Amino acid sequence: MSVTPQRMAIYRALLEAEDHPSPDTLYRRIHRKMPSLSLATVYKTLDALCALGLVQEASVGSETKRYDANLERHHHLVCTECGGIMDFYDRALDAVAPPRRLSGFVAQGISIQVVGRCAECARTRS
Amino acid sequence: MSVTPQRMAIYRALLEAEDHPSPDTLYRRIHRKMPSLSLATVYKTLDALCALGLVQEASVGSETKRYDANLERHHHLVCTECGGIMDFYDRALDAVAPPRRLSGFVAQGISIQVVGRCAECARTRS
DNA sequence: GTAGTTGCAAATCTTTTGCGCGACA
DNA sequence: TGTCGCGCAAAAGATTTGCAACTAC
Repeated sequence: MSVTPQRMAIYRALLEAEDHPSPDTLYRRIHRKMPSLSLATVYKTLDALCALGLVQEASVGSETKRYDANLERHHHLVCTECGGIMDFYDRALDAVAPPRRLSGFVAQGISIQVVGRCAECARTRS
Repeated sequence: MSVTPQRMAIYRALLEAEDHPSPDTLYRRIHRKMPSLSLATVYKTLDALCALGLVQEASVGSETKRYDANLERHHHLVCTECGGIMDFYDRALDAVAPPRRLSGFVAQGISIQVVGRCAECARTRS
C-alpha cells in the first residue's frame, strides 16, 4: 500500500490522539489542516490501516447494536468471522475485578469478551 | 410502565433468543407472528427495557466506530456518561487469559473494558 | 498507458423523532 | 377527557459505493 499525504495525516492524527476518535472526529481534526480531505477517504483509509494491523477498532463488537436479556453474570464469545455473539460462563473470569487505582475513574463494572472464531466458522472457512 | 402485547412479545423474543439479536433481527422475527408491529416500537421498547434493567446491550461501546493506533497490550476505560474511552495499563488484567474449553470456539484474544464514569463526569454530574 | 488513490455525490443502513389515532382508565 | 403507547413516515446520522479526474510510475 502506498504512502500518501492523506494516509500519513490520518495515521499520524490517530497516533497523536488520546481519545480514540471516530472517523468523523478524525476527519474534522485533519480537515482544518488539509481542507481537501474527504470523509470517504478517512473511512477507506481506516479500513485499510485496520487490515494492515496498524490500527484497531477500539471496541470489540458488531456494527449494529445487539441486545441480551440474560442478566446472569456471564461473558461473551465474539466471532470475528460471522459477527455472532455467544454467552459463556467462567468462574475464573467472573472473579476478574477492575483495578483499584484508576486516577479518578469510578469503575462500575467490567466487561470481558473473548474474540475468535466460532465453531461453525472455524470449521467452514479456512 | 404498562405491559402491552408488543412489549411482551419483544421481551419474550429476547429471552428466547440465543444470539443477541439486533433490533432489526428482533423485529423481523416478531413481525411474522405480529404483522402490525413496527420497527420504531422495537427500538423504543428496547430502550425502555434497558432503562428498567431488564435487558442489556450486549457490547459495551459507543454508537459509532472508534479507532486506536495504540498496539501495546492495554485495556479501556469506558465512560457511560460522556462516551469517552481511555487507555490504561494493568499487569493483572494483562494476565487474564481465555478459558481453554470453549466447545469449538477458537479464541484469538480477549478484550477487557472497565465501565464506569470518568474523573470529569464523576465530578461534574451528580 | 496502467494501476492505484482521491473527492464528490448518491445510495444504503441504522436509529430517532414528530404526530395523529386509538385504547383504556 | 386525559394519558399512554402504537404505527407510519420523515428526519437525522453513519457508512459505503460508483465514478470521473488525477498522480506517479
